[in-house]
Amino acid sequence: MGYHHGNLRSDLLARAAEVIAAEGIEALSLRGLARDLGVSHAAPSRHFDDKAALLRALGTDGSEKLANYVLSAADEAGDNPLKRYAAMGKAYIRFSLVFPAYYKAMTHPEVCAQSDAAFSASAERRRQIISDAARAAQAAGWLADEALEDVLMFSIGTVRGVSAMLADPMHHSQTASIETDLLIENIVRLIIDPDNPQRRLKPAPQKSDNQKRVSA
Amino acid sequence: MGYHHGNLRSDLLARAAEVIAAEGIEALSLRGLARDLGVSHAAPSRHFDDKAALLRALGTDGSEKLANYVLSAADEAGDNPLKRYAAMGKAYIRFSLVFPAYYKAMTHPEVCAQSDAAFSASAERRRQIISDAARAAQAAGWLADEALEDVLMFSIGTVRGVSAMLADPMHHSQTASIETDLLIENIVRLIIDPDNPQRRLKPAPQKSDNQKRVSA
DNA sequence: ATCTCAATGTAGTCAATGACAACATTGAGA
DNA sequence: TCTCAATGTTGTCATTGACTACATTGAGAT
Repeated sequence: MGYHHGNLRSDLLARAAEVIAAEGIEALSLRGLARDLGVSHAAPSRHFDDKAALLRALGTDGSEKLANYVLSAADEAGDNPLKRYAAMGKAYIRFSLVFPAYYKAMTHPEVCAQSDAAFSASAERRRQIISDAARAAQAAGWLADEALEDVLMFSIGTVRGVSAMLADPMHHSQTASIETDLLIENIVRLIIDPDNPQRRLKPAPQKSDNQKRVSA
Repeated sequence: MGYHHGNLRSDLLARAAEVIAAEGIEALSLRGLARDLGVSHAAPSRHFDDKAALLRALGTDGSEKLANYVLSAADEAGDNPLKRYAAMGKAYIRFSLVFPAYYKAMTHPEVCAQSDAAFSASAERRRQIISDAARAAQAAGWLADEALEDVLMFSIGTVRGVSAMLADPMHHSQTASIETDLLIENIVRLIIDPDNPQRRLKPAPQKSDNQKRVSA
């Protein structure tokens, strides 16, 4: 039986993701992971210089997964730049719910602060993907006169904030996924409405001529 | 000379705010605070049951400060509900920059998760203030057809997300405050534009007739 | 004036943790 | 078969949060 574990590194990351999803990042401990995997308390140090490095690796994985997740959603949405950007926004929020551990690691202050080359590269690619899509949406008429920087801060900020609120039991009752999907749908339409890119609001006090809104 | 410190409780909170602002919540330690204030390592336990309780108290203070800060900004903005809500959004984001420690404590997952009565009450009051203002803005024509729940999630989510990104050196170059003010101004106008509540976007591809946008 | 006692601070201790150093085992390839 | 880099283990230390027992203070009752 193995003195060598085989693939301790990936097992550590996988178990860390479980722990974070279940109990939060605060509850993560290197010794705890080692216990869970049946190795000695110092074994993790062979694969990660310190606790921050493990979290950074997890965050990097998450960053890449998110980029791919968002890009897939855009491609499924077709060619319309407005629909693509809306799909990306929804995917971004959903990712934070489907892969909470990756998302938490990715957005952890310590990870972002002392990021290594791999993490920075991944974050840069992600930003580029979103930035390109936003530019395309602007070219299609959405917030056409706003600076790209502002548009990005607005849309990324919104999805990030909504993700945080959906993850927080204080701000959102953790109920059925179907209601959450509708909420996401409605929120993202307030960022960008592909069916109505030029106007977000009805012209004036005028009764019921618009059925587009999804309601629970 | 005091065996009794006098007002250790408030000094602990004040010093904790300094530490958090300077080095982040992760760097906070009860023993460190005790050292900084020249008391024994167990002294803080006379005022806070545990580390989480201290953070909770700080978060509660922050929650109340934020509510007052936002309310003051609204009152300075006058009677127009749209201007009031925009002013509140800007104040919310600015609060996170002016009082980062209070804001970080207030939004810390652990604080929100196991919140006590005082924190919950403060959070509820804050939500009520924002909710009332959002309803008034809707009555004035802003997102009039949307559900209040969606409107709140959208607007609060956006200011929270933008706050997070402004605090994160990865997403925002920590430059002069004047540029940040312009950024905040532009972002909040994408949430609600008091000068143009019915429409966020220009009607179509049409060149330069709108000078309202602030640019750096 | 003194007594009482609750509030507040101190000293000592323990377990958990991250980090580090020294040593052991394994297996791939020279 | 030898070598050695990769990988795992044991031992240790400082820091920290939490707990217990004890000391000091000062306000108010007597």
